[in-house]
Amino acid sequence: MTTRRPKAELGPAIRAVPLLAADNVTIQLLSTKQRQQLLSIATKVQHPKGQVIYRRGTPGTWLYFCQEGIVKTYRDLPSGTRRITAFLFAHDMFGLAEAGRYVNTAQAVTPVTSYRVAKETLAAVLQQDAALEYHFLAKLAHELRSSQRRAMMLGRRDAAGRLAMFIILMKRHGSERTADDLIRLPMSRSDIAAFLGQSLESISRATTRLTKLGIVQFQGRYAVRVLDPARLEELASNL
Amino acid sequence: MTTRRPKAELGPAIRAVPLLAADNVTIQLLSTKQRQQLLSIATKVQHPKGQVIYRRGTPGTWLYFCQEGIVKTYRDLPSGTRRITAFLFAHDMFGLAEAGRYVNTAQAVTPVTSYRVAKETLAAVLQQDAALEYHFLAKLAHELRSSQRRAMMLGRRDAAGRLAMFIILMKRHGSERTADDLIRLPMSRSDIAAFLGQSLESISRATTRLTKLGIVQFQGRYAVRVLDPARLEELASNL
DNA sequence: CGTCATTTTGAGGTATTTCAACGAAGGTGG
DNA sequence: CCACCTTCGTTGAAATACCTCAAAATGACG
Repeated sequence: MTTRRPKAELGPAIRAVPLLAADNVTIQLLSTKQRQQLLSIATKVQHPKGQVIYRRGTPGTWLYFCQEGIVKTYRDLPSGTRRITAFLFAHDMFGLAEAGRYVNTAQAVTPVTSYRVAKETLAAVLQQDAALEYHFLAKLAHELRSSQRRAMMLGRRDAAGRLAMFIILMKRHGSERTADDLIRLPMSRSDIAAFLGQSLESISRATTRLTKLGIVQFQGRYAVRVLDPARLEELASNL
Repeated sequence: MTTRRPKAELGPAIRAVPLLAADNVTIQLLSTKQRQQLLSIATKVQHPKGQVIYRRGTPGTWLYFCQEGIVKTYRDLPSGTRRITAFLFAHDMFGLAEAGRYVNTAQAVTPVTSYRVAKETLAAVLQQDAALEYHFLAKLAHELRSSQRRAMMLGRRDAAGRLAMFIILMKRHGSERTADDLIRLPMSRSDIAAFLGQSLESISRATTRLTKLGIVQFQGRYAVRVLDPARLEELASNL
Protein backbone atom coordinates (compact mmCIF):
# COMPACT_ATOMS: atom_id res chain seq x y z
CA MET A 1 0.00 0.00 0.00
CA THR A 2 2.04 2.93 -1.19
CA THR A 3 0.77 6.41 -0.66
CA ARG A 4 2.07 8.73 -3.29
CA ARG A 5 3.02 12.23 -2.46
CA PRO A 6 2.63 14.41 -5.52
CA LYS A 7 3.94 17.88 -5.02
CA ALA A 8 0.95 19.60 -6.56
CA GLU A 9 -2.45 18.08 -5.91
CA LEU A 10 -4.35 18.12 -9.13
CA GLY A 11 -7.80 17.35 -7.87
CA PRO A 12 -10.42 15.12 -9.40
CA ALA A 13 -9.89 13.97 -12.93
CA ILE A 14 -12.85 13.45 -15.19
CA ARG A 15 -12.41 11.88 -18.52
CA ALA A 16 -15.10 12.57 -20.98
CA VAL A 17 -15.68 12.29 -24.65
CA PRO A 18 -17.71 15.14 -26.00
CA LEU A 19 -21.36 14.52 -26.66
CA LEU A 20 -22.03 17.37 -28.93
CA ALA A 21 -18.82 18.36 -30.60
CA ALA A 22 -19.34 16.14 -33.57
CA ASP A 23 -15.96 15.04 -34.77
CA ASN A 24 -13.72 15.45 -31.83
CA VAL A 25 -12.63 12.03 -30.73
CA THR A 26 -9.96 13.25 -28.41
CA ILE A 27 -10.36 12.48 -24.80
CA GLN A 28 -10.59 15.71 -22.93
CA LEU A 29 -9.37 16.20 -19.44
CA LEU A 30 -10.25 19.01 -17.17
CA SER A 31 -8.00 21.98 -17.26
CA THR A 32 -5.79 22.52 -14.24
CA LYS A 33 -7.88 25.50 -13.28
CA GLN A 34 -11.08 23.50 -13.41
CA ARG A 35 -9.53 20.73 -11.39
CA GLN A 36 -8.48 23.15 -8.73
CA GLN A 37 -11.93 24.61 -8.65
CA LEU A 38 -13.40 21.17 -8.11
CA LEU A 39 -10.75 20.38 -5.57
CA SER A 40 -11.72 23.38 -3.53
CA ILE A 41 -15.19 22.00 -2.99
CA ALA A 42 -14.34 18.29 -2.95
CA THR A 43 -13.05 15.97 -0.26
CA LYS A 44 -10.69 13.10 -0.83
CA VAL A 45 -12.00 9.86 0.64
CA GLN A 46 -10.42 6.45 1.03
CA HIS A 47 -12.51 3.32 1.06
CA PRO A 48 -11.08 -0.03 2.10
CA LYS A 49 -11.92 -3.01 -0.04
CA GLY A 50 -15.48 -4.16 0.51
CA GLN A 51 -16.71 -1.01 2.18
CA VAL A 52 -20.18 0.20 1.36
CA ILE A 53 -19.88 3.79 0.20
CA TYR A 54 -23.58 4.54 0.23
CA ARG A 55 -26.79 2.58 0.28
CA ARG A 56 -29.74 2.59 -2.05
CA GLY A 57 -32.58 4.63 -0.64
CA THR A 58 -30.48 6.84 1.60
CA PRO A 59 -30.32 10.58 0.91
CA GLY A 60 -28.18 11.18 -2.16
CA THR A 61 -26.12 13.95 -0.73
CA TRP A 62 -22.81 13.35 -2.42
CA LEU A 63 -21.50 12.86 -5.87
CA TYR A 64 -18.34 10.77 -6.13
CA PHE A 65 -15.43 10.72 -8.51
CA CYS A 66 -13.49 7.53 -8.57
CA GLN A 67 -9.85 8.40 -8.61
CA GLU A 68 -8.34 4.98 -8.15
CA GLY A 69 -9.69 1.50 -7.67
CA ILE A 70 -12.95 -0.13 -8.69
CA VAL A 71 -16.44 0.47 -7.35
CA LYS A 72 -19.55 -1.55 -8.00
CA THR A 73 -23.09 -0.22 -7.82
CA TYR A 74 -25.91 -2.67 -7.34
CA ARG A 75 -29.43 -3.38 -6.22
CA ASP A 76 -30.71 -6.31 -4.25
CA LEU A 77 -33.96 -7.62 -5.62
CA PRO A 78 -36.81 -8.88 -3.45
CA SER A 79 -35.95 -12.46 -4.35
CA GLY A 80 -32.50 -12.01 -2.86
CA THR A 81 -30.81 -11.87 -6.24
CA ARG A 82 -28.30 -9.10 -6.72
CA ARG A 83 -28.03 -7.03 -9.87
CA ILE A 84 -24.88 -5.05 -10.45
CA THR A 85 -25.71 -1.99 -12.51
CA ALA A 86 -22.15 -0.88 -13.17
CA PHE A 87 -18.50 -1.16 -12.35
CA LEU A 88 -16.83 2.21 -11.97
CA PHE A 89 -13.17 2.78 -12.70
CA ALA A 90 -10.74 5.64 -12.36
CA HIS A 91 -12.20 8.90 -13.70
CA ASP A 92 -15.76 7.63 -13.52
CA MET A 93 -18.34 9.41 -11.43
CA PHE A 94 -21.10 7.82 -9.43
CA GLY A 95 -23.85 8.74 -7.01
CA LEU A 96 -26.87 8.82 -9.28
CA ALA A 97 -29.98 9.71 -7.34
CA GLU A 98 -33.66 9.97 -8.02
CA ALA A 99 -36.01 12.04 -5.93
CA GLY A 100 -33.10 12.78 -3.63
CA ARG A 101 -32.27 9.14 -2.89
CA TYR A 102 -29.49 6.99 -4.23
CA VAL A 103 -30.89 4.51 -6.71
CA ASN A 104 -28.13 1.96 -6.15
CA THR A 105 -25.83 0.83 -3.42
CA ALA A 106 -22.14 1.53 -4.02
CA GLN A 107 -19.37 -0.65 -2.67
CA ALA A 108 -15.61 -0.71 -3.10
CA VAL A 109 -14.41 -3.78 -4.98
CA THR A 110 -10.77 -2.88 -4.45
CA PRO A 111 -9.33 -0.22 -2.17
CA VAL A 112 -10.71 2.98 -3.60
CA THR A 113 -9.64 6.57 -3.57
CA SER A 114 -12.38 8.97 -4.51
CA TYR A 115 -13.31 12.59 -4.37
CA ARG A 116 -16.71 13.44 -3.12
CA VAL A 117 -18.59 16.69 -3.37
CA ALA A 118 -21.95 17.77 -2.07
CA LYS A 119 -24.36 17.92 -4.96
CA GLU A 120 -25.78 21.21 -3.82
CA THR A 121 -22.34 22.75 -3.90
CA LEU A 122 -21.50 21.25 -7.24
CA ALA A 123 -24.79 22.39 -8.71
CA ALA A 124 -24.07 25.93 -7.62
CA VAL A 125 -20.63 25.84 -9.19
CA LEU A 126 -21.90 24.34 -12.41
CA GLN A 127 -24.55 27.00 -12.77
CA GLN A 128 -21.72 29.50 -12.83
CA ASP A 129 -19.36 27.66 -15.12
CA ALA A 130 -20.88 26.47 -18.37
CA ALA A 131 -17.60 25.08 -19.64
CA LEU A 132 -17.13 22.89 -16.60
CA GLU A 133 -20.73 21.83 -16.75
CA TYR A 134 -20.20 20.84 -20.32
CA HIS A 135 -17.66 18.29 -19.18
CA PHE A 136 -20.26 16.76 -16.95
CA LEU A 137 -22.68 16.63 -19.79
CA ALA A 138 -20.14 14.79 -21.88
CA LYS A 139 -19.33 12.46 -19.05
CA LEU A 140 -22.93 11.62 -18.52
CA ALA A 141 -23.36 10.91 -22.20
CA HIS A 142 -20.46 8.55 -21.91
CA GLU A 143 -22.12 6.75 -19.01
CA LEU A 144 -25.28 6.49 -21.02
CA ARG A 145 -23.44 4.86 -23.87
CA SER A 146 -21.84 2.30 -21.58
CA SER A 147 -25.18 1.57 -20.05
CA GLN A 148 -26.60 0.95 -23.49
CA ARG A 149 -23.68 -1.23 -24.42
CA ARG A 150 -24.28 -3.22 -21.29
CA ALA A 151 -27.96 -3.60 -22.12
CA MET A 152 -26.83 -4.94 -25.47
CA MET A 153 -24.64 -7.40 -23.64
CA LEU A 154 -27.48 -8.54 -21.41
CA GLY A 155 -29.63 -9.22 -24.40
CA ARG A 156 -27.45 -12.15 -25.35
CA ARG A 157 -28.50 -15.54 -24.27
CA ASP A 158 -25.19 -17.31 -24.62
CA ALA A 159 -22.93 -17.39 -21.59
CA ALA A 160 -19.55 -17.71 -23.24
CA GLY A 161 -20.27 -14.74 -25.47
CA ARG A 162 -21.28 -12.58 -22.54
CA LEU A 163 -18.16 -13.47 -20.68
CA ALA A 164 -16.08 -12.68 -23.73
CA MET A 165 -17.67 -9.24 -23.87
CA PHE A 166 -16.97 -8.75 -20.21
CA ILE A 167 -13.32 -9.67 -20.56
CA ILE A 168 -12.94 -7.26 -23.43
CA LEU A 169 -14.70 -4.60 -21.39
CA MET A 170 -12.25 -5.14 -18.56
CA LYS A 171 -9.34 -5.10 -20.92
CA ARG A 172 -10.18 -1.58 -21.99
CA HIS A 173 -10.08 -0.41 -18.41
CA GLY A 174 -6.97 -2.17 -17.25
CA SER A 175 -4.68 -1.69 -20.20
CA GLU A 176 -3.10 1.37 -18.67
CA ARG A 177 -1.75 -0.42 -15.67
CA THR A 178 -1.01 -4.00 -16.61
CA ALA A 179 0.75 -5.84 -19.37
CA ASP A 180 -0.95 -5.94 -22.74
CA ASP A 181 -2.48 -9.35 -22.60
CA LEU A 182 -2.90 -9.83 -18.86
CA ILE A 183 -6.26 -8.60 -17.72
CA ARG A 184 -7.14 -8.21 -14.09
CA LEU A 185 -10.64 -9.14 -12.96
CA PRO A 186 -10.62 -7.97 -9.34
CA MET A 187 -14.27 -8.74 -8.74
CA SER A 188 -15.61 -12.09 -7.62
CA ARG A 189 -17.29 -14.57 -9.92
CA SER A 190 -20.60 -13.83 -8.28
CA ASP A 191 -20.07 -10.15 -9.04
CA ILE A 192 -19.50 -10.99 -12.67
CA ALA A 193 -22.59 -13.17 -12.63
CA ALA A 194 -24.65 -10.42 -11.03
CA PHE A 195 -23.37 -7.99 -13.64
CA LEU A 196 -24.08 -10.26 -16.58
CA GLY A 197 -27.41 -11.35 -15.20
CA GLN A 198 -26.57 -15.03 -15.01
CA SER A 199 -26.03 -17.61 -12.36
CA LEU A 200 -22.68 -18.03 -10.72
CA GLU A 201 -22.45 -21.56 -12.06
CA SER A 202 -22.94 -20.42 -15.64
CA ILE A 203 -20.06 -18.01 -15.31
CA SER A 204 -17.90 -20.70 -13.85
CA ARG A 205 -18.71 -23.06 -16.68
CA ALA A 206 -18.11 -20.32 -19.21
CA THR A 207 -14.65 -19.63 -17.84
CA THR A 208 -13.66 -23.27 -18.03
CA ARG A 209 -15.09 -23.45 -21.53
CA LEU A 210 -13.07 -20.48 -22.70
CA THR A 211 -10.02 -21.98 -21.06
CA LYS A 212 -10.49 -25.41 -22.63
CA LEU A 213 -10.99 -23.79 -26.01
CA GLY A 214 -7.55 -22.28 -25.60
CA ILE A 215 -8.87 -18.76 -25.92
CA VAL A 216 -7.85 -17.56 -22.48
CA GLN A 217 -5.70 -18.76 -19.62
CA PHE A 218 -6.35 -17.90 -16.03
CA GLN A 219 -3.54 -16.76 -13.78
CA GLY A 220 -5.20 -17.46 -10.50
CA ARG A 221 -8.77 -16.27 -10.10
CA TYR A 222 -8.34 -12.62 -10.64
CA ALA A 223 -6.23 -12.38 -13.73
CA VAL A 224 -6.67 -13.74 -17.20
CA ARG A 225 -4.38 -13.85 -20.19
CA VAL A 226 -5.86 -13.71 -23.65
CA LEU A 227 -4.24 -16.33 -25.85
CA ASP A 228 -6.40 -15.93 -28.91
CA PRO A 229 -7.70 -12.36 -29.18
CA ALA A 230 -9.23 -13.01 -32.57
CA ARG A 231 -11.46 -15.80 -31.38
CA LEU A 232 -12.34 -13.88 -28.25
CA GLU A 233 -13.46 -10.95 -30.36
CA GLU A 234 -15.37 -13.27 -32.59
CA LEU A 235 -17.20 -14.81 -29.65
CA ALA A 236 -18.00 -11.39 -28.25
CA SER A 237 -19.28 -9.84 -31.45
CA ASN A 238 -20.91 -13.00 -32.66
CA LEU A 239 -24.68 -12.70 -32.40
CA MET B 1 -40.33 17.41 -43.87
CA THR B 2 -42.37 20.36 -42.84
CA THR B 3 -41.13 23.57 -41.37
CA ARG B 4 -42.90 25.47 -38.64
CA ARG B 5 -45.08 28.55 -38.54
CA PRO B 6 -47.69 28.55 -35.79
CA LYS B 7 -48.64 31.80 -34.07
CA ALA B 8 -47.36 31.26 -30.52
CA GLU B 9 -44.88 28.50 -30.80
CA LEU B 10 -43.54 27.44 -27.47
CA GLY B 11 -40.60 25.51 -28.77
CA PRO B 12 -39.20 22.21 -27.66
CA ALA B 13 -40.25 20.92 -24.28
CA ILE B 14 -37.79 18.99 -22.21
CA ARG B 15 -38.91 17.26 -19.13
CA ALA B 16 -36.22 16.56 -16.67
CA VAL B 17 -35.87 15.60 -13.09
CA PRO B 18 -32.91 17.22 -11.42
CA LEU B 19 -29.81 15.15 -11.00
CA LEU B 20 -28.09 17.24 -8.46
CA ALA B 21 -30.70 19.18 -6.57
CA ALA B 22 -31.13 16.61 -3.89
CA ASP B 23 -34.67 16.80 -2.69
CA ASN B 24 -36.52 18.46 -5.46
CA VAL B 25 -38.92 15.92 -6.88
CA THR B 26 -40.81 18.36 -9.02
CA ILE B 27 -40.64 17.88 -12.70
CA GLN B 28 -39.09 20.94 -14.20
CA LEU B 29 -39.95 22.31 -17.54
CA LEU B 30 -38.00 24.83 -19.49
CA SER B 31 -38.94 28.41 -18.92
CA THR B 32 -40.67 30.19 -21.76
CA LYS B 33 -37.57 32.20 -22.40
CA GLN B 34 -35.42 29.11 -22.64
CA ARG B 35 -37.90 27.48 -24.95
CA GLN B 36 -37.82 30.44 -27.21
CA GLN B 37 -34.08 30.42 -27.22
CA LEU B 38 -34.08 26.79 -28.26
CA LEU B 39 -36.78 27.48 -30.79
CA SER B 40 -34.65 30.08 -32.46
CA ILE B 41 -32.03 27.49 -33.29
CA ALA B 42 -34.31 24.49 -33.76
CA THR B 43 -36.39 23.25 -36.66
CA LYS B 44 -39.68 21.47 -36.37
CA VAL B 45 -39.76 18.22 -38.31
CA GLN B 46 -42.54 15.79 -39.09
CA HIS B 47 -41.84 12.12 -39.62
CA PRO B 48 -44.46 9.76 -41.01
CA LYS B 49 -44.87 6.44 -39.31
CA GLY B 50 -42.06 4.07 -40.13
CA GLN B 51 -39.66 6.69 -41.43
CA VAL B 52 -36.00 6.31 -40.58
CA ILE B 53 -34.90 9.54 -38.94
CA TYR B 54 -31.20 8.77 -39.03
CA ARG B 55 -29.00 5.75 -39.43
CA ARG B 56 -26.34 4.29 -37.22
CA GLY B 57 -22.89 5.20 -38.45
CA THR B 58 -23.90 8.32 -40.32
CA PRO B 59 -22.60 11.70 -39.14
CA GLY B 60 -24.39 12.66 -35.94
CA THR B 61 -25.16 16.20 -36.93
CA TRP B 62 -28.47 16.73 -35.22
CA LEU B 63 -29.94 16.33 -31.80
CA TYR B 64 -33.68 15.64 -31.72
CA PHE B 65 -36.41 16.42 -29.26
CA CYS B 66 -39.45 14.27 -29.54
CA GLN B 67 -42.47 16.49 -29.28
CA GLU B 68 -45.19 14.03 -30.13
CA GLY B 69 -45.32 10.38 -31.09
CA ILE B 70 -42.98 7.50 -30.41
CA VAL B 71 -39.51 6.86 -31.77
CA LYS B 72 -37.45 3.71 -31.50
CA THR B 73 -33.69 3.56 -31.63
CA TYR B 74 -32.03 0.29 -32.52
CA ARG B 75 -29.06 -1.57 -33.83
CA ASP B 76 -28.99 -4.49 -36.21
CA LEU B 77 -26.53 -7.11 -35.12
CA PRO B 78 -24.33 -9.09 -37.51
CA SER B 79 -26.54 -12.13 -37.04
CA GLY B 80 -29.50 -10.21 -38.37
CA THR B 81 -31.09 -9.85 -34.95
CA ARG B 82 -32.36 -6.41 -34.07
CA ARG B 83 -31.88 -4.86 -30.68
CA ILE B 84 -34.00 -1.89 -29.73
CA THR B 85 -32.06 0.28 -27.32
CA ALA B 86 -34.91 2.59 -26.40
CA PHE B 87 -38.36 3.90 -27.12
CA LEU B 88 -38.57 7.67 -26.99
CA PHE B 89 -41.72 9.51 -26.06
CA ALA B 90 -42.80 13.12 -25.95
CA HIS B 91 -40.21 15.34 -24.25
CA ASP B 92 -37.43 12.80 -24.71
CA MET B 93 -34.33 13.69 -26.64
CA PHE B 94 -32.37 11.43 -28.94
CA GLY B 95 -29.44 11.51 -31.28
CA LEU B 96 -26.67 10.12 -29.13
CA ALA B 97 -23.43 9.96 -31.05
CA GLU B 98 -19.95 8.66 -30.47
CA ALA B 99 -16.94 9.90 -32.36
CA GLY B 100 -19.26 12.02 -34.46
CA ARG B 101 -21.45 9.14 -35.62
CA TYR B 102 -24.88 8.08 -34.47
CA VAL B 103 -24.62 4.96 -32.39
CA ASN B 104 -28.15 3.78 -33.18
CA THR B 105 -30.66 4.04 -35.96
CA ALA B 106 -33.79 6.03 -35.14
CA GLN B 107 -37.16 5.32 -36.66
CA ALA B 108 -40.65 6.68 -36.12
CA VAL B 109 -42.99 4.10 -34.61
CA THR B 110 -45.98 6.42 -34.90
CA PRO B 111 -46.22 9.72 -36.76
CA VAL B 112 -43.71 11.89 -34.98
CA THR B 113 -43.27 15.58 -34.49
CA SER B 114 -39.83 16.56 -33.34
CA TYR B 115 -37.53 19.49 -33.06
CA ARG B 116 -34.04 19.12 -34.30
CA VAL B 117 -31.05 21.29 -33.69
CA ALA B 118 -27.50 21.13 -34.97
CA LYS B 119 -25.29 19.93 -32.17
CA GLU B 120 -22.66 22.51 -32.93
CA THR B 121 -25.20 25.26 -32.55
CA LEU B 122 -26.64 23.80 -29.39
CA ALA B 123 -23.19 23.35 -27.89
CA ALA B 124 -22.44 26.99 -28.51
CA VAL B 125 -25.66 28.07 -26.85
CA LEU B 126 -25.15 25.77 -23.90
CA GLN B 127 -21.67 27.10 -23.29
CA GLN B 128 -23.29 30.49 -22.82
CA ASP B 129 -26.21 29.46 -20.71
CA ALA B 130 -25.37 27.35 -17.71
CA ALA B 131 -28.96 27.21 -16.51
CA LEU B 132 -30.18 25.80 -19.78
CA GLU B 133 -27.30 23.40 -19.89
CA TYR B 134 -28.27 22.23 -16.44
CA HIS B 135 -31.58 21.06 -17.82
CA PHE B 136 -29.76 18.94 -20.32
CA LEU B 137 -27.65 17.49 -17.58
CA ALA B 138 -30.76 16.55 -15.69
CA LYS B 139 -32.37 15.13 -18.78
CA LEU B 140 -29.37 13.00 -19.53
CA ALA B 141 -29.36 11.71 -15.98
CA HIS B 142 -32.93 10.73 -16.51
CA GLU B 143 -32.05 8.83 -19.65
CA LEU B 144 -29.29 7.09 -17.79
CA ARG B 145 -31.70 5.95 -15.14
CA SER B 146 -34.12 4.53 -17.68
CA SER B 147 -31.29 2.78 -19.40
CA GLN B 148 -30.34 1.19 -16.10
CA ARG B 149 -33.89 0.23 -15.40
CA ARG B 150 -34.04 -1.42 -18.76
CA ALA B 151 -30.82 -3.30 -18.08
CA MET B 152 -32.48 -4.51 -14.90
CA MET B 153 -35.39 -5.68 -16.98
CA LEU B 154 -33.17 -7.54 -19.42
CA GLY B 155 -31.54 -9.37 -16.58
CA ARG B 156 -34.70 -11.32 -15.98
CA ARG B 157 -35.02 -14.68 -17.54
CA ASP B 158 -38.74 -15.07 -17.33
CA ALA B 159 -40.78 -13.89 -20.29
CA ALA B 160 -44.06 -13.08 -18.58
CA GLY B 161 -42.28 -10.98 -15.99
CA ARG B 162 -40.46 -9.00 -18.64
CA LEU B 163 -43.64 -8.34 -20.49
CA ALA B 164 -45.31 -7.22 -17.27
CA MET B 165 -42.50 -4.73 -16.74
CA PHE B 166 -42.89 -3.51 -20.26
CA ILE B 167 -46.61 -2.97 -19.91
CA ILE B 168 -46.07 -1.01 -16.74
CA LEU B 169 -43.38 1.01 -18.47
CA MET B 170 -45.79 1.85 -21.25
CA LYS B 171 -48.50 2.70 -18.80
CA ARG B 172 -46.37 5.43 -17.32
CA HIS B 173 -45.93 7.03 -20.70
CA GLY B 174 -49.45 6.79 -21.98
CA SER B 175 -51.43 7.75 -18.92
CA GLU B 176 -51.69 11.34 -20.04
CA ARG B 177 -53.62 10.58 -23.16
CA THR B 178 -55.70 7.47 -22.62
CA ALA B 179 -58.06 6.13 -19.99
CA ASP B 180 -56.56 4.92 -16.75
CA ASP B 181 -56.46 1.23 -17.42
CA LEU B 182 -56.24 1.16 -21.20
CA ILE B 183 -52.64 1.15 -22.31
CA ARG B 184 -51.60 1.66 -25.88
CA LEU B 185 -48.74 -0.40 -27.27
CA PRO B 186 -48.24 1.18 -30.70
CA MET B 187 -45.18 -0.88 -31.52
CA SER B 188 -45.27 -4.31 -33.12
CA ARG B 189 -44.72 -7.52 -31.22
CA SER B 190 -41.36 -7.91 -32.89
CA ASP B 191 -40.42 -4.47 -31.64
CA ILE B 192 -41.31 -5.50 -28.12
CA ALA B 193 -39.33 -8.68 -28.57
CA ALA B 194 -36.33 -6.76 -29.87
CA PHE B 195 -36.59 -4.40 -26.91
CA LEU B 196 -36.89 -7.14 -24.34
CA GLY B 197 -34.23 -9.26 -25.97
CA GLN B 198 -36.43 -12.23 -26.63
CA SER B 199 -37.90 -14.01 -29.60
CA LEU B 200 -41.12 -12.85 -31.13
CA GLU B 201 -42.73 -16.17 -30.26
CA SER B 202 -41.87 -15.84 -26.60
CA ILE B 203 -43.58 -12.48 -26.45
CA SER B 204 -46.62 -13.85 -28.17
CA ARG B 205 -46.82 -16.72 -25.74
CA ALA B 206 -46.34 -14.35 -22.84
CA THR B 207 -49.23 -12.17 -23.96
CA THR B 208 -51.56 -15.13 -24.21
CA ARG B 209 -50.38 -16.35 -20.84
CA LEU B 210 -51.12 -13.00 -19.21
CA THR B 211 -54.48 -12.96 -20.92
CA LYS B 212 -55.40 -16.47 -19.84
CA LEU B 213 -54.37 -15.68 -16.30
CA GLY B 214 -56.94 -12.91 -16.37
CA ILE B 215 -54.35 -10.25 -15.65
CA VAL B 216 -54.78 -8.29 -18.86
CA GLN B 217 -57.17 -8.15 -21.75
CA PHE B 218 -56.18 -7.10 -25.24
CA GLN B 219 -58.29 -4.66 -27.17
CA GLY B 220 -57.00 -5.43 -30.58
CA ARG B 221 -53.26 -5.74 -30.98
CA TYR B 222 -52.19 -2.33 -29.93
CA ALA B 223 -54.10 -1.71 -26.75
CA VAL B 224 -54.27 -3.62 -23.52
CA ARG B 225 -56.47 -3.24 -20.48
CA VAL B 226 -55.11 -4.18 -17.09
CA LEU B 227 -57.67 -6.23 -15.21
CA ASP B 228 -55.57 -7.14 -12.21
CA PRO B 229 -52.99 -4.43 -11.52
CA ALA B 230 -51.90 -6.08 -8.30
CA ARG B 231 -50.92 -9.33 -9.94
CA LEU B 232 -49.30 -7.49 -12.83
CA GLU B 233 -47.16 -5.55 -10.38
CA GLU B 234 -46.36 -8.71 -8.56
CA LEU B 235 -45.22 -10.43 -11.73
CA ALA B 236 -43.14 -7.43 -12.70
CA SER B 237 -41.41 -6.96 -9.39
CA ASN B 238 -41.17 -10.63 -8.64
CA LEU B 239 -37.55 -11.66 -8.94
C1' DC C 1 -62.55 -8.98 -51.27
C1' DG C 2 -58.03 -10.79 -52.00
C1' DT C 3 -53.19 -10.42 -50.82
C1' DC C 4 -49.47 -9.78 -47.71
C1' DA C 5 -47.44 -9.07 -43.36
C1' DT C 6 -47.89 -9.96 -38.65
C1' DT C 7 -49.13 -12.91 -34.99
C1' DT C 8 -50.36 -17.16 -32.94
C1' DT C 9 -49.77 -22.00 -32.06
C1' DG C 10 -47.26 -26.46 -32.07
C1' DA C 11 -43.27 -29.68 -31.43
C1' DG C 12 -38.49 -30.58 -30.68
C1' DG C 13 -33.75 -29.18 -29.42
C1' DT C 14 -30.63 -26.72 -26.55
C1' DA C 15 -28.91 -23.69 -23.14
C1' DT C 16 -29.23 -22.07 -18.69
C1' DT C 17 -31.06 -22.49 -14.06
C1' DT C 18 -31.42 -25.16 -9.85
C1' DC C 19 -30.22 -28.19 -6.39
C1' DA C 20 -26.54 -30.54 -4.26
C1' DA C 21 -22.01 -31.82 -3.03
C1' DC C 22 -17.17 -31.29 -3.39
C1' DG C 23 -12.81 -28.70 -3.54
C1' DA C 24 -10.07 -24.50 -3.04
C1' DA C 25 -8.85 -20.19 -1.00
C1' DG C 26 -8.61 -16.71 2.45
C1' DG C 27 -8.91 -15.07 7.15
C1' DT C 28 -8.71 -15.74 12.16
C1' DG C 29 -7.21 -17.40 16.34
C1' DG C 30 -4.63 -20.42 18.94
C1' DC D 1 3.02 -21.28 11.84
C1' DC D 2 -0.59 -24.34 11.59
C1' DA D 3 -5.38 -25.64 12.11
C1' DC D 4 -9.86 -24.45 11.67
C1' DC D 5 -13.64 -22.21 9.64
C1' DT D 6 -16.09 -19.57 6.46
C1' DT D 7 -16.62 -18.03 1.89
C1' DC D 8 -16.09 -18.71 -2.79
C1' DG D 9 -15.62 -21.50 -6.79
C1' DT D 10 -16.05 -25.80 -9.41
C1' DT D 11 -18.42 -29.85 -11.07
C1' DG D 12 -22.43 -33.05 -11.84
C1' DA D 13 -27.32 -34.27 -12.97
C1' DA D 14 -32.13 -33.16 -13.57
C1' DA D 15 -35.71 -29.70 -14.65
C1' DT D 16 -37.32 -25.75 -16.72
C1' DA D 17 -37.69 -22.11 -20.14
C1' DC D 18 -36.53 -20.25 -24.14
C1' DC D 19 -35.19 -20.65 -29.08
C1' DT D 20 -35.71 -22.47 -33.63
C1' DC D 21 -38.27 -24.30 -37.35
C1' DA D 22 -42.72 -24.83 -39.44
C1' DA D 23 -47.53 -24.08 -40.38
C1' DA D 24 -52.00 -22.10 -39.50
C1' DA D 25 -54.79 -17.99 -38.26
C1' DT D 26 -55.55 -13.34 -37.71
C1' DG D 27 -55.60 -8.70 -39.14
C1' DA D 28 -54.23 -4.75 -42.16
C1' DC D 29 -54.41 -2.64 -46.57
C1' DG D 30 -55.23 -1.57 -51.09
